[in-house]
Amino acid sequence: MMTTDQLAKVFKALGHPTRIKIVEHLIQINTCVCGEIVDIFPYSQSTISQHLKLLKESGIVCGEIEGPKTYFCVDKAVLNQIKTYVKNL
Amino acid sequence: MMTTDQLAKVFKALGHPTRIKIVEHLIQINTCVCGEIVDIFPYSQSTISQHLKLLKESGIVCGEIEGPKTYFCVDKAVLNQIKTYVKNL
DNA sequence: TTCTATTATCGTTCATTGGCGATTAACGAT
DNA sequence: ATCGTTAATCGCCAATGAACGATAATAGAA
Repeated sequence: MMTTDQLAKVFKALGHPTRIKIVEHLIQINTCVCGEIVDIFPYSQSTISQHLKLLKESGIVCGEIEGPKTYFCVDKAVLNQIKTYVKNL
Repeated sequence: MMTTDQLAKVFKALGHPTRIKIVEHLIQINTCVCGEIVDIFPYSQSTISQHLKLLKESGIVCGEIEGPKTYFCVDKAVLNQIKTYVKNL
């Protein structure tokens, strides 16, 4: 079970259109690097990096550093916990 | 279908522990007035009223004014849309 | 009409967010 | 050892959020 604080953090992270779209994109393509997301959205690299940091801190997204790149993906376990919580509301 | 902006608004509204608990409470007891929520939480009346306003503006909660009181309840239609969206993520 | 109960709003304060450009850090390739 | 590439971080600014006390608004009761 997630605590209310953890839940709130994830919802807060999803509380921005760009971050929702990032998460949707990550789910679709499974994994991708920051630069690819920068290419898709009309925001600067620093802004996207900031959004990704927030998503990571909430737990819904995880990133693996490989060389100069970082591969981001959605944490399925956390996503499933969110799904379960929302379903039972 | 909800737009990404609408979704983000609801998630943002749920992005605070107190507001999550308010929504959970509203779901449990179906409907209640502001004062009852003020009694439950360790925050002032104005703060709770502000949280309720935000929840209302997001669409997840609706309030019906009856005399001096306002009866708040969760908008089932919106809740179901959120459930559907999250399920399909 | 005046009092009381209830909720909404105003104004304030401090902290956080969202965006940017510039810089730094890390690593692979040359 | 230097040069690109990639991502993270810093500093800045304007805007928003969260909390409060105080005040206003509304409607029912006396």
